[in-house]
This record gives sequence, C-alpha cells and structure tokens, in this order.
Amino acid sequence: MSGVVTKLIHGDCREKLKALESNSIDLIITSPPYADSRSHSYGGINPDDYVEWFLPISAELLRVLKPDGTFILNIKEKVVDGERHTYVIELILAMRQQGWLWTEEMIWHKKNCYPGKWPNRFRDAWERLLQFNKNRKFKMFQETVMVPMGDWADKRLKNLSETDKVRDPSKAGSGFGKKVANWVGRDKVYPTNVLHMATETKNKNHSAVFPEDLPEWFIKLLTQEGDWVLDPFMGSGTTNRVAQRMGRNSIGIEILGEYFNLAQQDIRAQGVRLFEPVEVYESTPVE
Amino acid sequence: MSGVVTKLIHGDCREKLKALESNSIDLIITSPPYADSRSHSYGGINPDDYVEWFLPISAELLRVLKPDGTFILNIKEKVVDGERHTYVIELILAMRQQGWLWTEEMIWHKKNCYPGKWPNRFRDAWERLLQFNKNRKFKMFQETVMVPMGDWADKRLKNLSETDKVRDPSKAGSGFGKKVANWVGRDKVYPTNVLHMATETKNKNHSAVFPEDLPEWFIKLLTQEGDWVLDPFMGSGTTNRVAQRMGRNSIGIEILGEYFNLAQQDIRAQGVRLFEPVEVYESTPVE
DNA sequence: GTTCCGCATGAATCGATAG
DNA sequence: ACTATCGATTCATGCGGAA
Repeated sequence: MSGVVTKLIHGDCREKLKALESNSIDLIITSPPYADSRSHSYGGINPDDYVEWFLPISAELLRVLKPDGTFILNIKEKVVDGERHTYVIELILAMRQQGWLWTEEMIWHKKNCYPGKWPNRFRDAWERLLQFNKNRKFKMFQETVMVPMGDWADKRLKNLSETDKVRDPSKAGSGFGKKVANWVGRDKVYPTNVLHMATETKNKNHSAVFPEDLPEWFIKLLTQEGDWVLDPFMGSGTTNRVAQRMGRNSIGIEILGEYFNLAQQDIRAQGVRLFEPVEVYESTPVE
Repeated sequence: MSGVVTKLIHGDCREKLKALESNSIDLIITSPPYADSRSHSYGGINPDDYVEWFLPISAELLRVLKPDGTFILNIKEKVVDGERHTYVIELILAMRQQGWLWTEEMIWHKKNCYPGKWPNRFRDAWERLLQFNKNRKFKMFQETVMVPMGDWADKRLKNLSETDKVRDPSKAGSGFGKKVANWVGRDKVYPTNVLHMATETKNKNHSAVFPEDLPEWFIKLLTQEGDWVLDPFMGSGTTNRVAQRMGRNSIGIEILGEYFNLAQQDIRAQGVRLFEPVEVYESTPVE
C-alpha cells in the first residue's frame, strides 16, 4: 500500500514556498485571506495593495506547479465605499501578464449564505473559483464528478421516436444536432461550471468557511491518487484533510500558530483512523 | 389612468442615444451583442476591440441615466484560445474610469444551459449581471422582489445538487429542517445576488434568449410605475414588452430591421390587450 | 379541462481538415 | 505558420398536440 504524505508547514507562504521544488505540484487550491480580513495574520492587506501583495506568491505558485497542473483560486472582492473593489479582476489581468492562463471562472453558489439585510444590495451568495493553468493542456478527469441526470430523463427516454435514433441536425443552422439514442442507459451527466455547495456550519475557529465538498470536488476532478496537492493558505487544514482521505499527498502552509496546531491535530488523528501509513511532517512546534 | 409610453427606435444606438435627454432614464437594462456574435448587425465585434467599441455607448448611457438610476449590463466573455477572454473585466475597469460606480455583480444561473462536452471545461451555466450606478445612493425597492417562502424552498431544493442529496441525506435533511423552523411565521424572504432562471427556448427568431423574468425582476426592484426604462440593444423587445406590461415607460433601440419589426408588432399587440392607452413611437418603417 | 408526452431549441467549444 | 470552415458532442425546458 502506498503511503500518503501530508506535509504541514508553519510559516509565511511568501517564504516557505521558495523551498518547494519546481514543477512538483499537480493541484493548488486555496482561499487566500480576502482584503482587510484576517487582519491578525497577514497584516490586513489593504484592498488597494492586494494585487501587489499577491503577485510574488502567484509567481512562486507558477513555479511549483507541474506543466499539466491546475491552480484553483477561491476569492471574492469586498465592498468598499459602496462598490465592489476591483482588486480581483486586476489580479486576473496581472497574473496573465505573469504567464498564467485564465482558463475558466466557476461559480461557488453558497446555498446557505450569510444572512443579513442592506439598503442597497442583497445577500452575497456566490464566490469566484478562478481556474488558472500553465498550459492549454492539463489533466482533467471529468467522469469522476458526473452527477445524476435530471428527472426529465425518465420520461423522455422511455420510448424513442424515429428521429431520436438518428442524428437530428438543428433547424436553426447552428450546426448543433442531437442523437437522443446516445443517452439511453446513461444515468449521469457532466456538471456545469456552477457549483451548489453549502458553507460549512461547524465552526472551526477559522474565518474562511471552506466546505470539504469544495476541495473534494476539485481533487477528484484534477488529480489522481498519489498526486500532490498544495494549499499555501491552509487555515485549519480542510484541503489537506480531504487530500489525505482521498489518497493524495499534500502540502499545507499556515502562518498562524493557532490554525497550524488545529490542522496538525486533525490530520494526525485522521491518519490514525485511516489505518494507512501517513507521514506528517511539520516544522518547529508552535506553542 | 396614466398612459404608458413605449418608444421604439430603429437604428444604431451609437447614434440614436445622442437624441435622448440627459438625466432622464431610471433604469437601463441591456444585453449587448457579445463579442463575435450577431456579426450580421453590429459587425461582429472582435474581442480585442470590444472595450473600445462599448465605451462611447456607455458614455452616452451615463449621460442619460438619472443620478439615482441604475444600469444593469448582462454580459459574458467568450473562450478564446482555451482561455476566458478579458474584455469584460477590462470593460469594468474602463467604465469606472469613465465615472461609473461598479456597485455589484449578480449572477444569472442558467438552469438550462447549452449542452456539450469538451475535454477541459464544463458547460457554461452562468452569465454576469453587472450593476453600475452614478452615485452611491440609488433607488431600490427590495420588498418588491421578496420571494414567497414556498417558492424559495422549492427553488432551493431544486437547486441542491443531486450528489448532495444522495451522498449525505441526513445532513442535508437536518440542515434544511432546522432552517425551516426559523422561517415559521414569516412568509417572504429577500433574494440573494444569484438569480436562477431558465433561458427561453421558444422560437423568437432572436439569438439572445433573455427570459422575461430577468427584466421583470430588475424593473420591479429598481423602478416604480411611470418611471423610464431603456434598452439600447432591444432585440425582439423583451425588456420593453415587460416594461409596458408593468406600467413603466420605455425606450428601445434596435439596429436590425428584422428584430425591430418583431418588437414593434408584439408591443402594439400587447398594448391593445392591456386596455390602456399606449403610444408606440417609431422611426421610419422598415421593410 | 387536466395531465401526459414528444420534440425542437439554444450568446458553446474543441479538434481536425482545408485554404 | 496562420486563418477559415466544419463536424462532433450534449441536456433542460416550454410548447403544443394527444390522451
């Protein structure tokens, strides 16, 4: 049985990333501190300085990612002076200058978003899941995240008409045609780029409420067993805990001792439960 | 009874907007041709030229909008060379330079999105609904779009991903039940900034499938009866038809004679049905 | 009149082939 | 090498006709 390595690093990712090997990571997935939040850890980055702050980090991430790997960045801009701040879209432009490809923007629809009422806006129920790559070709295992077909399929596919059995080109000349017969016996369809996931309600004393479903979905989609996953803003270790459970090696970096200890504790405990050889590396203990 | 004015203008909005009075419009809502589409009308704007093409138009829109009015821009970037193109986010930055405030970005989740399978991306199930304002203070009537509890619960349940229901029924079930308890006695809730609406597939001879629900939602939220609504890219007149039905005056501009005639026909017919005085202005007839 | 069921339709994208 | 065209793939919805 292959052992799973979960490496936890305590420190500032701006420093610690430099020690990682180039082209060694299959998937980077992280939810960095949004501007002006978690002010106790990374010093409360001013929205206007956010791009400048993040670029050195994304440069290191570009270096450590394998050519066919993927970087998933979960982020959302804050409201500043009644406007959505532009640091996220500016970051996208700057990262492209850096060499990243902006492959896709998926939506995390938060089904149970934070309650509240404001006079001129509604509750914010979504966050960006920005997908960046080093190359147009990258690893993706779509069949691992297929979902059950909608209810319509039962009735629709019960008995097929003649046109269903052949390829029926669209009348509108869009070049689109359908062959319904291909769908018979299929019970699953590919998902879309809108993910419906509730936020985690169990309070982990971590400001970012990253549900386990989220890293799990991307780890399934973008890695195989034995691959390497990195979260440079580990927090309480959700990504690494999921990766360990799924047989992926992972690295997590966290600056705050409080979170680092929490993550280390959880992941060690899970390693024991999993009955499989798990090595937990760690840097100097934190008190 | 107050008459509703629906003014339809045939021509290029880059020209026709100049004739409109400054500070006269309460709500602008439009879905401009996306880059490289509708090539037969606006000449198929190249993605790289999109910002440059749109800025003169948004400048006019800024002029005609009332200080407390709102501009809702429905748009989505294409994939070019395997990447999401950046013209939309560049447009946001450029419009802010022009004097617009980028108040919010809402998501239109298209429940029945275009089918297809590609090796490195999933089906695109969402579009941007960008909200721009001239001032931090603007008109908004939130209570008009409150969702009945039943509806809300129905929609929420429907939008739970199937995997969630299957994977962890107990958790999902209990979470939902708990929430429901909080809503007892309340009959309406505020919506979020994620709108779940299906595209219209009925044959309208118009490529853009703008569901009536979409303008209706924003017209309710951002205008009152007698207010003025503008759609500079009218298409087959969905926005104006809805505005007329809701007792709002409106202006629609369309460059293509085919769509213009379609819109004019529909809106006249509806005016008769509504039993209320409706004036339909039009420019030179199109054959 | 209701419900049921068949079916065309859509702001799509990729890769291969042709000019 | 670079652009233009073409074929392949795919799923939820609302309409309209049938039961």
